[in-house]
Formats: sequence, structure tokens, C-alpha cells
Amino acid sequence: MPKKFYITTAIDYVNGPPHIGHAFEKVQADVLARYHRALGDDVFFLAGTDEHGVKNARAAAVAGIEVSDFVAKNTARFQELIKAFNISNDYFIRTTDKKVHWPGVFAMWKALEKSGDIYRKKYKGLYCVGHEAFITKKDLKDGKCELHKKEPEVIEEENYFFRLSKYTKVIQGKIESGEVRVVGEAAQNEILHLLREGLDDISFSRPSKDLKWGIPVPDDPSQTVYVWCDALVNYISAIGYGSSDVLKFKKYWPADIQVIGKDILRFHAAIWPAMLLSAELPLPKILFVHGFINIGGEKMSKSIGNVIDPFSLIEKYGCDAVRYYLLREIPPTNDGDFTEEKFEERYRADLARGVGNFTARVVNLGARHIENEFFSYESAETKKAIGRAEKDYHQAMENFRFNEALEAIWRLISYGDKFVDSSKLWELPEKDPEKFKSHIAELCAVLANIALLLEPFLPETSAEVARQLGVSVEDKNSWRFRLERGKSLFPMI
RNA sequence: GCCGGCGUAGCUCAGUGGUAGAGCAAGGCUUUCAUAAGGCCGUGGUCAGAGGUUCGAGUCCUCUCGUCGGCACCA
Repeated sequence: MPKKFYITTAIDYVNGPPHIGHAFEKVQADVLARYHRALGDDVFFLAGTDEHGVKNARAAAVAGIEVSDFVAKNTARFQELIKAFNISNDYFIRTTDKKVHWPGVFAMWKALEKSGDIYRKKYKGLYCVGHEAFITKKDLKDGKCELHKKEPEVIEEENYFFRLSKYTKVIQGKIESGEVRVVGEAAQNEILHLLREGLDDISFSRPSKDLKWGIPVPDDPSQTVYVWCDALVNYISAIGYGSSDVLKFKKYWPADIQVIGKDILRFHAAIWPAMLLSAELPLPKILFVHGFINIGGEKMSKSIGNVIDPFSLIEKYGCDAVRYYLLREIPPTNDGDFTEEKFEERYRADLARGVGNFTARVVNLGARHIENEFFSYESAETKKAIGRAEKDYHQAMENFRFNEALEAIWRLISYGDKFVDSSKLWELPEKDPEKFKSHIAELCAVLANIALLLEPFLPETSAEVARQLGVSVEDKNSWRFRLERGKSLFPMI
């Protein structure tokens, strides 16, 4: 029976259009999902959107449309993003889905209550009249709301709290022991530091008059479930937690990997595990924490006007080229940088002159002289080169070093290019046709292995290489090639 | 303020106490199968700075500087 593998991405907040950072997270998770499918695992890969909250309600009001229409429209953009980047998610969860998501939230809330971890408490907050909402100390400048230049009122209201403080030590221990692994050194340090200091109990609901656009607290419609117990629950509601059919939940939970950004670490490495502990559910095994993408060394921001639109990038260069840049140039768990110059440099050097050109020279030369089907062949030396690439590749993947896995593949491409040159392959059809055929068979084996390893990263390219070779990559050990010239994989720009 | 990451070739980075590395870019030579593509070979370094530990420090310790970030119930 295949091993189950459950991987999630953070659900995106839909108050604005998707940018390149959203795409980055999906692409990283997609590589892991595809990699584990290739290993033969039974993969379930989740993506989705977080659609409740005051910000959405306000943005919809500004736009002058119904909030449900507003979030539906924006969610569609995120679904287009997933399609454009060829993301292989098995399901897309929406927190506004009353059939799938809400029952999970209700079940979670009741589980927390049952453990005695939900209690009523007065919440004291800074209320800004201009915002019509609570603000934080961060929003203040000289004691006044930075935006509205007014002193906030201190308002007290009663709502439900969750006993987060009760679980911080236990979670700290589990992260220290590696039972819950936080991938990304900076992220691990940060969360351990936070946990060592201990965390306070946290507000888990808001009065419905302040927060209407959300899920009502079970048996108390005067309160709306606050973001934690709404958004975070998506990871289990999506697979049936709280529904009448919990088979999928039993099978896939706990998540093997949860992919998140460094900005939401605290919620996933503290609040979420605490909720799971309280509900007596197992904790996710790995939190993979990625960094942010800067643009030319600067933070991406609307006010600077440097936000990169992932759709126009794909339209210009193609899905796989953008995936390649994100996975090769951005360090997996650190901040990275994007510029169009760097992008084109990578494109030309690695894609056009690398995998594209190598594929073209092998397939064209082979197809010109060999029409029939022929078997794959590997000399001892080639076998060794492929074996080394595989070993480096898998080792890199186990450590989530996507960039290094790609380097390993590119060393194999380089091996193939050298092979063509050193054997003067283009002279052989005249000089030694038998040797030519065996060399082509050998180079096709190299190419097919490249396509196989490349599939999680550049699925379209992998499929096109396989098509030109006339094989399916997954049929390794029984490859019989029949070459067919095709279009350039990555035309020179 | 408290805490953390980072600082190594023009750029992106690897480097586990033992002769400073890779890829890209730039330069020279070379090939013509291939997308003006490929291959080969140099060049390129005060490892941010200072001090310390050590037979020996890019690596460990202390301090300084630069830079990015986290925390003070925003998500």
C-alpha cells in the first residue's frame, strides 16, 4: 500500500490580486507534491482561500459590491493563478464554503470547548473611529492613529478566549525534539524564542456587530469566530473533519508538510498546534517556511509600484520558465530577489542554451538518421553520471533544496553536451553508423532521465521532451525511443 | 529596547577547525550536430572590520560596522 502524503499551502487572503509571492509558495508546494507522486506516494495536495474578515468586508464596501461577490471574484483570480502555474492541487478550499469548511470550524470549536480551553474574558483594545475597527500599537504614531491622526479609544468588550498559554511548553518540546520539524533555520530560531517566552491566551471571537462577515460561534450568534479558528481549520475541514464522512481525514491527517510564509509562522507553529493538541489531534510533521521575493532588492509594495504580476510574466515567457526562475534563483527558505534582467539571464543560460539546446541537438541529429524505434542504452560511464545526478537530486529534495536539485539535473545536461562534443557525434553517421546509433541511444537515455527528474519542476518541459523521445518518462527500464523533432523548448530571447 | 538572519569573486551563492570553491557574467582558444547554440582554458578574493582561542580560523569566542527581519495580541 502506498504511503500517504498530505501537503498544504497557506490559504490566501483575497482582498487583493495575486502577486508573484503567492505563485512562489504554490510552486514550491507543487514540486513537493509532484516529487512524492513520482516516488509512488498517495498524495493529497491542498490550496485555497481565506475569505472572511473585516478587511474583505471593507474592501467590498469601497468597491460598492456585495462582499460575497467580491470574494468570489477575487478567489477566481487565485484559481486562475493555480491553473496558469500548472499547480497540481487535488482540492481547493474556500472558507466561505458552508458545506465543507463551516462544519469543520464548528467541530473544532466544540472540541476546544470540551477540553475546557475556551472561556469568556473582557478584551481591551484600541478602537479607532476612523478605521471603525480595533487597531494595534503598531498603527500608532505619537499615541495617535497614523492614518486618521486621532487618538484611539480604549474599548472593552467581552469575547471568547483560547488557552494558548497552556500549550506553549509542550509545543516548544515537540519542535526542539524534531517531532514537529520547522524547516528554515531562521524560522526555527524565531519560533523557539517566542515559545520559550511563552504566549498569552488569545482572543478567539469578536462580537458579531464588529465582525459580521464570518462564521458564527456555535450556540452564540452574538459572536463571530475570529480568524484563527476559522482560517487554520481549513487544513482539516478540506479533508472532511467535522463532516459525516471522516474517512479521508483519518487517512491523510496529520499533514506531512505544511508550506507557509515566514509572516504566518507564529500562527502555524504555535496557535495551530495548540488547537490540535486541545482537540486531541495529531500535529503536522513538517512546517516548511519560505521567505519573500524582493524586486531589485526592494520589498514588493503597491506604493512603490513594483508589484510583479505573475500572469503577464507567464504570458511573456511561459509557465515553466517562471517556475524555473522561482525554484532555481530564490533560496527555498530565505528571501530572494527578482529582476527581469536576472530572469532573462537565467532563461538564456539555463533554459535556451541548456536544456533546450541539448534536447534539440540530440533529437534533431538522431531523427535525421534513425527512423525506427530503438532501445535505451547506458554505458558504464553514462550510468555513473545518471546515478550521481539521481543521488544528488534526491539528497537535495530530502533537504528541501530545490535549487540544488536543479543544479544536479543541469550537471547531467552538461555531461550530455560534453558527450556530444567529445564523440564528434555529427561525424559518426558517415564514419561509424553503428557507433552513432549506440551513442544516440545513450544520449536519449540521458535526456529521458533528465525529463524524469525534471517533471516535478518543469512538468510541461518534461512532457515535451518525452514526446520528442517517443516515451513516457515513468516507464523507466523499458524505454524504447522513436524520435520526433519538435518545437524549441525555450526559444532564444 | 530585546532577539535573530545575513555580510565569501562583478552577480547569485556553497563552504562540516586543515592548500579559498561552483554557476552566471566578462576574457582567450576551439567546434559546426544544435535555438548566433556546444566544448576547453585563464582571469577574478584584505572571506565586512578589529581583537582573542588554537600548531592552524571563512569556520569557534568577544566587540564594532553595515543590512534585512521578528517581538510590543495586524493578518
